[in-house]
Amino acid sequence: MSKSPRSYNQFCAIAKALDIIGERWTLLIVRELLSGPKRFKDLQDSLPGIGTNLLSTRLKEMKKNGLLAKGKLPPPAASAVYEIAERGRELEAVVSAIVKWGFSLLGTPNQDEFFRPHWAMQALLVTFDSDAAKEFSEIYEFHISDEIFYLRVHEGKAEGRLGPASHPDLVIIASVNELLTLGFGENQIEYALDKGLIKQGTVEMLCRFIRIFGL
Amino acid sequence: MSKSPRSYNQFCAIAKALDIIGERWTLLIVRELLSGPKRFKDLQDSLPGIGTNLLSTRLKEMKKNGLLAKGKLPPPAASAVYEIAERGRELEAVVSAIVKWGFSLLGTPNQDEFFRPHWAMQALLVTFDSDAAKEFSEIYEFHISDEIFYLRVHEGKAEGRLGPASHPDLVIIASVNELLTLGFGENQIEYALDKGLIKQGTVEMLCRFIRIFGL
DNA sequence: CGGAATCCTCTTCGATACTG
DNA sequence: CAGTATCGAAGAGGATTCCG
Repeated sequence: MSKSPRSYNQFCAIAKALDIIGERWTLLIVRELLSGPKRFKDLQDSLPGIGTNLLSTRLKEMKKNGLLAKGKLPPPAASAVYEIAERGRELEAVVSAIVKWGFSLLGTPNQDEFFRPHWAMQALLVTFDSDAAKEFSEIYEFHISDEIFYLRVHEGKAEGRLGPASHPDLVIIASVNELLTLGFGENQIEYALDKGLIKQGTVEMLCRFIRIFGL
Repeated sequence: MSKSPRSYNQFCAIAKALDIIGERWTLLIVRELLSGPKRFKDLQDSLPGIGTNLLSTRLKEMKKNGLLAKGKLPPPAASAVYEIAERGRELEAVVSAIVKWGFSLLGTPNQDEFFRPHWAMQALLVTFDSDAAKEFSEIYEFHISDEIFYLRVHEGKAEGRLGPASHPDLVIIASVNELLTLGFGENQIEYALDKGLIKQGTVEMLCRFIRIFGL
């Protein structure tokens, strides 16, 4: 049968939690699934170095622990996917706290570091400034390399989704490097205009976006 | 030289954070240090199964990463201790989120599970109900087996410390099993009176304590 | 093609013994 | 008490193969 995973064996909430989410790769898989269902291959591509056997093992453990479920995508491309489950989504607060703590460690991107555009989406959701967004209701869509996602701000709350929005107010098309410059560089507005990154929407919207998401 | 620790090598806040706090035992060491400075031996006793070499290694890594510092206890018992540092204390939010998530996994204590009374203190700080405590200012002290700690409620906030309080309002003396019954059992008040656990203070205070900390 | 199983190498873990 | 040294066991990582 399945070999029993290692446990701290402590009657303590943190230890019990870490028995489940503390193993290598597990929280990164949660991170991936929080932004939507993914196929095995998608996960592998976002988790360089994991190896098929280990990913397979982790997915099984996580399913057993109620963090995710196997599902099917709607008819067009009816492939098997892994999607976050109830108990997995409840980890959003944990992931968010970790992102906040880890943000200062980011520094500047190193050439040998992997990066996927949708990770920026999750970071933005964490740096989101609710007060600055109170009076706005807008949808910001991004096309970064081959990934598309959007952020919707409404009633002081923000949510992010992979894929295109129905009626985006602002559409930014950029490369990964341009995105990073936009996020960490100086004179972001000038840079965006200079490179022609705004494909739809106004400069005001971009200014607002930058302010709302604390860049 | 020191071999470089394993890294996910991703330009992503979660991955960067997990490079530092994701290794086995690290967050449990943080948990221990969040309740006060500890000696090597103290840590070992609260982390059964860690092995001296691994604990030593972890402490070095954590010091290098700014999570803790080596200090000396004040004159009486001037022994070397490890204490939480700035960046380590900032992990309080992370630990708190994990505790909240892991709470439902606790179930009932199993005989083969380890338990240390001061873990209860941290759990109580997380289940603390600020609204229920708004109008009270009290100090609750606990003597559980050989451990003493207290919780101070003031202006809708709660803080916990190891050791005795200066002027506790309520003092509970109990065994580990009695503490767990108090935490997870029924008819807690009757039980406390029956066993004579209240060494100082009133029944009203115990009721309040139970309500404030959501038991 | 997605994904599970196998095999091999390397690193990390855990337990005990040992030293300052 | 505070670590270091050592060694067998378990886990991780990479490549390859097998199966639907």
